[in-house]
Amino acid sequence: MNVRKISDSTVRRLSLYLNQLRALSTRGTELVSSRELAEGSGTTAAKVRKDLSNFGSFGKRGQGYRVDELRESLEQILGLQRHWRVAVVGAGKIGTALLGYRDLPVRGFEIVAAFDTDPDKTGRDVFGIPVYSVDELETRLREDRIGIVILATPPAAAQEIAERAAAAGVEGILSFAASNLETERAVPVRWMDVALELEGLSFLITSDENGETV
Amino acid sequence: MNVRKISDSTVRRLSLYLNQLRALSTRGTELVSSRELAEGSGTTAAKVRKDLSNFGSFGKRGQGYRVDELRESLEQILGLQRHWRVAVVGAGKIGTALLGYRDLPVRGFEIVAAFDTDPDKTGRDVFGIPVYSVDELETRLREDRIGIVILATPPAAAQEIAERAAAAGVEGILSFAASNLETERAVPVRWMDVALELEGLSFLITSDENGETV
DNA sequence: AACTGTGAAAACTTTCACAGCC
DNA sequence: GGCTGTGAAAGTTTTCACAGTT
Repeated sequence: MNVRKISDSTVRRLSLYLNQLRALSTRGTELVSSRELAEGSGTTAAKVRKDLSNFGSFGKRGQGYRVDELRESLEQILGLQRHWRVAVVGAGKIGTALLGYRDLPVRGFEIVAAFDTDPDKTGRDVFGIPVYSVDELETRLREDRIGIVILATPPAAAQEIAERAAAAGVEGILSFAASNLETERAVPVRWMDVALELEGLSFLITSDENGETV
Repeated sequence: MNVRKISDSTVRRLSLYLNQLRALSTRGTELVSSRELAEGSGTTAAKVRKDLSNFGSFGKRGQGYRVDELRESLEQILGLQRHWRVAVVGAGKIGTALLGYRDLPVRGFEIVAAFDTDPDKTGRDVFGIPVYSVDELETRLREDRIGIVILATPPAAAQEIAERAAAAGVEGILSFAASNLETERAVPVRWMDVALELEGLSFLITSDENGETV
């Protein structure tokens, strides 16, 4: 395999291919070509082949890729043979929405704990997931062997929780708080920000109007 | 100015700079350097300067950038002098969380309508926002002069709603449904997918473990 | 002295095009 | 004939480094 540096955009596309392969697998399709994978994920056949060639050669010339084989390889590559245990910090609107989100377990991410500071929210289950006090963060993260923490706290609290989660051995952080995060121990962080995506659309729309080459 | 093709990653960073400038502005800071902007948004000073140079020259050599001036320029560039009217389709968990999300109006995106198919959900307000039947989609989008639609429907419904919204003149779409979307009229689309971001983290964590150069 | 704006170089990503295999 | 895997070419983004300005 001999993997060196894989770009973020490649990884993102691998996820898209995987999604499609899972759908094809359910439908019982056995073979798929790079062109078909490309069409279904808004990219090009050459990119599909180059993306995959980073990790080995999975297809048969003249035929395409065996759906189930490639699905398994991609799950392997993305680290999804492992069953991920996830915690959500912040049981506000977004946090709670995530707790009830059916897509996550289907895709291999089980939310097993939530945390909040508000005593009205803690000590009970939401969608079957226990909500603990943030005081118990380190203990529970360790006991529940949490791999990834999703931050859905107010921005002001995000930095502190990120540090504590990283120190407690969490392996990755997904943050809904816009602010930059620093952790003592290096932990991969990704951000999701609805307003930022809307700003991106606003830019595209605005520059389209002004007749730019987009 | 003579803008040609601005990359997605540049636009994304412009948003990050803007966030920071707004915070600095509130604190009354008058000047900021490319290095400071870079630190606060996890990038490099050279990138900040190159990003901005796509649109003109906003700084003073030897000093840096005037916070309020640059903030206004970026708002202008991103198309945020305009007040965006947004609708959410799908009043499930994510849709509802968005309706109550305080950050959006602060950043210039006002949610003015929501839609759902479930008669139990329609006809009332959620967080002060009226929830209409999807039957009224086209009418309301036009009457309420909606610029951007956020899709928070089940994946199966996303394609149809996207087509109808595009046909009704909506200018941009932000989709929480993982599926690829096709619209008759070309409309910019962006995707947000929690599971995809988690998969990206899973990849980083897994390849770190195997001692790859990341 | 501090810091921008920008050409030029380096690094990276995408596209092309085709040999090789089914 | 159809399709992969891949080197080489084209295109894009990032980094470097420095002249120019306050």
